[in-house]
Amino acid sequence: MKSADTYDQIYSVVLSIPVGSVATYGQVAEIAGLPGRARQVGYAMRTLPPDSGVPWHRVVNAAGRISRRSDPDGEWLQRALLEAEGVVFKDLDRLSLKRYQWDES
DNA sequence: GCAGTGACTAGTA
DNA sequence: ATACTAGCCACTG
Repeated sequence: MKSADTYDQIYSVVLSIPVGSVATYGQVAEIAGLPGRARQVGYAMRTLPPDSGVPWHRVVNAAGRISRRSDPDGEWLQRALLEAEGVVFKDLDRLSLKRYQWDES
């Protein structure tokens, strides 16, 4: 295994999130083999090109909210994409849907 | 190589 | 409920 696959691992995990479900940065990091490195997951999303095909909008913070980014427009964009996937929001920010359980069985 | 920065999280006040 | 702090570690200058 090459260490350079770290980002690919993160992308792979995000790609495995089913439609209508969301996961937290910490959860994605843990599954990707990077426990405690939630920040790196966020950084990987940031460096992610728009045409990568990775559903980055399905990744939210531990509070179930959309994290602030350098570009404030990204917040509404993520919410719009999630709503397009069928995810419902409660108070303009809070996710009404439960996080994906990631049950491997 | 060091210092600053950050799409995070958990704890404390 | 919000605000601040500390820990975490990769990327940039």
